[in-house]
Amino acid sequence: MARPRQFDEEQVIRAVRDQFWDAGYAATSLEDLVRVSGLGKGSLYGAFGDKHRLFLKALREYTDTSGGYLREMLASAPRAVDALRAFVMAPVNDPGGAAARRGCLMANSTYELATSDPDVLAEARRTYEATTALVAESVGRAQDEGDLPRDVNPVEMARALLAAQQGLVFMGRTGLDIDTLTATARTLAVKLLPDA
Amino acid sequence: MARPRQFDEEQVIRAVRDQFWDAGYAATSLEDLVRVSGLGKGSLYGAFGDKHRLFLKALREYTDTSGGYLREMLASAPRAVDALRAFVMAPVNDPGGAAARRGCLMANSTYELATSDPDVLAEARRTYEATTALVAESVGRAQDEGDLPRDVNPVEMARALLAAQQGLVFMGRTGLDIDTLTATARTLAVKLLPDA
DNA sequence: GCAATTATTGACCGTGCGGTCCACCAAGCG
DNA sequence: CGCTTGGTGGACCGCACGGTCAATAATTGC
Repeated sequence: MARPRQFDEEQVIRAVRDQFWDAGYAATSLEDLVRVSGLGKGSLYGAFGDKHRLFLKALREYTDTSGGYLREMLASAPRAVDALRAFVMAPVNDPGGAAARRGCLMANSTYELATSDPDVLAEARRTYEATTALVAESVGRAQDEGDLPRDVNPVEMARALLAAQQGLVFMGRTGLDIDTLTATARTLAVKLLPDA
Repeated sequence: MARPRQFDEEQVIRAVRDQFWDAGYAATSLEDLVRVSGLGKGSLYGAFGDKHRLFLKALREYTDTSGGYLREMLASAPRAVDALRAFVMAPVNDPGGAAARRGCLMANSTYELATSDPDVLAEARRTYEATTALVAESVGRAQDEGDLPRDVNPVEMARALLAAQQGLVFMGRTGLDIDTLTATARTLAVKLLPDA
């Protein structure tokens, strides 16, 4: 055998992901990636391929962990409607308001690259569809539990909730302060997910 | 006096704006700008300053005309609540689905640049505040006309409607087809702006 | 029609980028 | 121990980018 890797692959991917998250794709140079990863250019290329492939790996890491959080969030509340409220409010409940500051990596990437990069567009669609399906399931449960009217089909409602959530993320990126953002989130939650 | 300009400044700004709109800031090269404007590099610099200043001018042009459309839209409907419905549905009613395809230039710019460019962030806040104020005025009118409940203050409601609209724009950028997007827009409009 | 002034053009420049390559080095095996 | 294998790091490359500049053209005032 030969010399083994001297770094933790997942740790590197997470560092790279944070860099792309903070600065975006184009604004992140290879030098930045070398700095945050602690690796040399050659090692980075040998292990992960070029900048684009590395980005896709980081993006996938993000969507995987976000998807995990989402499942957790939807499963944890005793009543499905409360889980949906938490889903809408997620951008402002994130500790430290991190989501409000740097937004959602998937959304950032969609805005920056989806029109020109088919891989990113595909990942965006994949993530969007998976999220819609998960949320729709909870909407159905909330309807079964009698907490949500049956006048809208679950998938439609899920898309509306997702749009509302992403709209909040956008408002956060305009620098809106967290209290105002929270109030807006509540307004949306109240209107879209009424008490009965 | 000396030699006069041989081009229409506004026409150039609009061409430049469309280029930034289609491709984003970083992905637009000076060569692209020279091509779409029909001017030489020197003329572009002499007339508008560097790429960043040119971008800010194009962005301002966009927000000015969008603001004009918004005023028109809000003023044209006989009942304020219908104007608000049109506001939420605007991203899908845009002829040709242009808004759904390339989104909103201000939103695109916010996502790409707001974290690193104070000028863009300032413009985003300015636009967001102006839009909120205009929409809030219509919300107040709709309440006066008895079409909207008085349980939420107009500014809060305006922010919620703006978030919903921008959420729709985001969904459009993930490549969601226009029919599905329209259905989602309707769901949001129905829930946020009920008939009575 | 000449002088003064400003727009126009495109060749040119320095820089920083993404990407490559190779000399060096650590680990396992006989 | 030395040989083989593959990881490592940084010097290096070509290129495309944003930006500059000097020669030239067009217009007006006198």
